[in-house]
Amino acid sequence: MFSIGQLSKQTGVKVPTIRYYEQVGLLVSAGRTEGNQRRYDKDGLERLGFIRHARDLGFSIEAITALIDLQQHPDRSCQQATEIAQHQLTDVREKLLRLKALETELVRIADGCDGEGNSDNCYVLASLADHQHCRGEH
Amino acid sequence: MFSIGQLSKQTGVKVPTIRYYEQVGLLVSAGRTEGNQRRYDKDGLERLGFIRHARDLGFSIEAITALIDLQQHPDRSCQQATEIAQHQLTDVREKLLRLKALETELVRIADGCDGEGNSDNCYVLASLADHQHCRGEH
DNA sequence: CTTGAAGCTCTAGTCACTAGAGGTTGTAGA
DNA sequence: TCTACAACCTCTAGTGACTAGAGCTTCAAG
Repeated sequence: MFSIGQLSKQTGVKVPTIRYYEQVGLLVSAGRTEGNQRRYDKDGLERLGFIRHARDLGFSIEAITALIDLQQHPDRSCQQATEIAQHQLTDVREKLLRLKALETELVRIADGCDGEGNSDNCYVLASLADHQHCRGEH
Repeated sequence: MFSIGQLSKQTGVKVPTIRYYEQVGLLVSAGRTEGNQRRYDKDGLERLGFIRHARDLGFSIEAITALIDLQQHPDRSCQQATEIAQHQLTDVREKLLRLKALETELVRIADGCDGEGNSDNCYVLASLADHQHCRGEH
């Protein structure tokens, strides 16, 4: 049996975050000692590991809730889990595209200036003021 | 002179967002009609355009406040503006790296499953449960 | 002069935590 | 067995950048 602090150390999830996960229903309410402190078993450890991993991969709390739900109903099709993962992948790819465009634009802006003028003729400020300067869309 | 709605249409920034920008000090308080409605001139339009563009590039409100501050003090060095932009670029590049790693991992997870099993032997769920499956770090 | 779209302020909600106050419990050492 | 104190508890509020809604007022066209 682990205390919340031990669970925290083993998973790398902060103590208040674990309590938060319980509050929003991601983690099932833990058992308590007589003095009302949470105690976890191996099962709780694994569940939190799952959540941690999924959060690291950018899944929303909502998506993780759905995944855990699927886990607990082995009769349901695995297809739904795959769909959630595919959706997350699409999401990540969209963000990647957007960030790549931002990078291009920022390189143009940030490297276009030698930093030696004053802000009256600053290339950075001028670029931000005038969208026309941009090559791409955003 | 524009109303807040006209300003919104011209810049693509939503009306409540314009009010929010004023509230947090990003936009100087607009002049008002006798009936207390905001009125903007060309200057306000340009300032909002600047903010919009910078937000689109992912600059924080704080960073934009600093940039506007620099704009209003033409005696100050342009170097600070360049530094802010460089910082933003570094930030974007970090996010890009992270997202690329996520993409790789998600491709492995989401495409590794044919979606035809049940959640008992689902590759997606197994991968999320066990960090060992991962090739990279995250 | 009427009507209704657009404006106003203020409060609260979003997501996923994080911080802090103020009190209680568990456990190691004396 | 006692004591000290780290770790725990609950509750509220704050973060960033908005967004939504209630309830009211003003503007401008017909």
